[in-house]
Amino acid sequence: MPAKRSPARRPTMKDIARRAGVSESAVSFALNGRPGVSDVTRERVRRVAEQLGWRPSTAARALSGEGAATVGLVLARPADTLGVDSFFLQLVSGIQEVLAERHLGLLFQVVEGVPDECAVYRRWWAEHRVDGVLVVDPRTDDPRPALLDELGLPAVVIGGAPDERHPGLSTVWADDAGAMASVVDGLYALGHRRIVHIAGLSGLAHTERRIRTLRAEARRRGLTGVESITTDYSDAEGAAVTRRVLGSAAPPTALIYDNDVMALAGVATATELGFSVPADVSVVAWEDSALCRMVKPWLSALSRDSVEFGRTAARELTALLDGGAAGTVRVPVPRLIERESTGPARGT
Amino acid sequence: MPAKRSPARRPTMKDIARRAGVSESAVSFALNGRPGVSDVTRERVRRVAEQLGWRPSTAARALSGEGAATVGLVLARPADTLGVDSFFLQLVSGIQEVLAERHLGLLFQVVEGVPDECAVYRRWWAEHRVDGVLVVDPRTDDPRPALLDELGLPAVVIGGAPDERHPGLSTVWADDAGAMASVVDGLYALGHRRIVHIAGLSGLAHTERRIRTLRAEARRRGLTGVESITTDYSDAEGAAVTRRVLGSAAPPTALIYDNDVMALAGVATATELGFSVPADVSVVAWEDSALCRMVKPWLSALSRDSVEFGRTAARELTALLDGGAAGTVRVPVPRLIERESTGPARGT
DNA sequence: GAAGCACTCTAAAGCGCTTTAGTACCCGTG
DNA sequence: CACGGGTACTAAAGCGCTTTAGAGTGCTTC
Repeated sequence: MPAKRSPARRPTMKDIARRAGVSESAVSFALNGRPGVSDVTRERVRRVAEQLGWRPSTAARALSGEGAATVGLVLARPADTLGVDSFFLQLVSGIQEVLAERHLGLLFQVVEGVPDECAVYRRWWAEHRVDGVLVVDPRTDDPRPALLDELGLPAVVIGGAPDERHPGLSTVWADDAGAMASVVDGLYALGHRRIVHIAGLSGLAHTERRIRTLRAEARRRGLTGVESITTDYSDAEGAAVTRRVLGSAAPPTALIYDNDVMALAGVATATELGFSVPADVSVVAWEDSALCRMVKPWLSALSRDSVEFGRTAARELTALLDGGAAGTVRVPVPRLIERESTGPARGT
Repeated sequence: MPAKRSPARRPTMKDIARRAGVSESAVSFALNGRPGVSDVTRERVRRVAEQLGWRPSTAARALSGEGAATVGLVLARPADTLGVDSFFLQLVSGIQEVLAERHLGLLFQVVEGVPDECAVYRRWWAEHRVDGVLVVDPRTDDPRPALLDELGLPAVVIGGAPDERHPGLSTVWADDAGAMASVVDGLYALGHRRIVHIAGLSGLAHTERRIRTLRAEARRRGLTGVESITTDYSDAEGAAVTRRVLGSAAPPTALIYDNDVMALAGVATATELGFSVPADVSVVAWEDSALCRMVKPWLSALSRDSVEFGRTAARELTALLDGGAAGTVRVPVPRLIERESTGPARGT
């Protein structure tokens, strides 16, 4: 028979009440800063609680209507595309910073796709597990805002454009359109006329925003050799698309990759095909990371502060949980860090 | 005044009881597969529950002693070293797979260091938040096992060698020593005699295991130009150490990096210094990832299945939660994938 | 033909907290 | 001196579930 552990017992409010010689309700009032107890009693109770190492049971709190002191985050990505992206862990660590201050837990789940994600929200809601959620990777025709509205689950959408159809949701986003415009500006100024955008997952809101903006910028300037090609963000597809476009009759002179991993793969592929970066083709990565300074040539990249992005999102959510109104926050436009992978177009 | 949402009400067991015309206790028995109700009643109750979309409130469950249906994972790493590592997200996604099957939640927290981590465990325990935890990055002189033992919190240590002082904890680990020995074997056979190991964080159990093994292997073969240098896993330190050792009087002919990011930085640095890989210096990365195939030369790397590692750990934890005995599981030894960054030592 | 039993079900307590309603007391007022 | 009104506190209900102790059937059994 396995030796039974003797788990230390958790102190409860009843213990405090007994030690302090007051009723449980008095303890509750005292510890929650509510009126109804004198200052000296409050102090005494607080001391006893501290001394006993008491912490409120979230279960009991949640049950008596106080909420679960937890927010949820679900990542809908296939397991194998997860590892490479530095963005998420940074985002999460920013989120954590803010949540930790308020002793809010982060319930985390990774699933295969959006339908699964919706199921998770429903389950979390029914199980009383979370007080609110952070939604990432918003999409065009996204079912999630409507669902969260229906459930009455406070939520902030990270990376989506504000959506007036769901006024209950907050939004935190970066102006991809502005960033894309500035990148095109820069490349145009360097003489680039044929530009290919190796985009991320089709259907993601920010992917579509970038694609739309690129198209608009091209039209405005009368450029015809400009296109966007969507991928799954993997190095494999990044390489494959690069190979294809560089092998065409009139290859582009500039490539914009929607993440750092694809950009890296793209440079490797270009080099392999005999293209020199940036002499023959310029490369811009949309997402800066250590990776960009780990290969030669160093990659020019759009840099944003993902940790701060996470902090902002978490702050919005806590505001919502405190009963604040939903709002929209725009974080600074990603800034283009020019390194070695961009240069004047050949022949200018 | 902000429009109040009309949150859908969650169905409770009372609702089911009413609809099914039985008592709440009968519902509880029926839904939990306990004896005490007839099969036809059980079926009826189940149907009503399903129809109502009922899910047990974890708060209520936890309160009545059933546990929180949640396990915890805390990552003690400074925020900025987090993003680069592909290992964790893969581990987490493996963990999730197993937990999701059983509707267990994963409470996730990132903190600055081990003391904070201990505080989090205490808090989680006092708040009744988790039923068990997964501990990563075990260290030499690690305070965590003792703490978890004291709290009676089921735990599985990921990556540590089994520790007989805390029989309550399970362990899942890979045989770093064996892997290191095989790498040295391979390099030795290729003629390498001066080998530098750019190790990870000093104090981590697996770092120390690798270092010890390397030293033993060197001694066994009478090699003197062999050493380990610990780093913080960052590309910056990887590059710095590489620069230093390659600049020495008798530079090593083989470098073993404890992660993929440093290996990449190392190759870049070596190339910059005029060393050709693998002609002048061979490079092995301890951790395979897409990165290793994204630079030329492709990196030879020790590969393990991190997702499966996570699954195994999660399975051990659920076994523990089910009342099983603590155990030790050894996952397969990482395998060396030989690509282009390793070759015969110059002059052999 | 009453005792015993197995079976299905109900009542009620309890988990740790919050909150409402209520009690006891003290103070100043007219 | 009775009254109103505040302050400091307690009692008790309730959140949604589990679980123990019974209660009420219909069957066997000697």
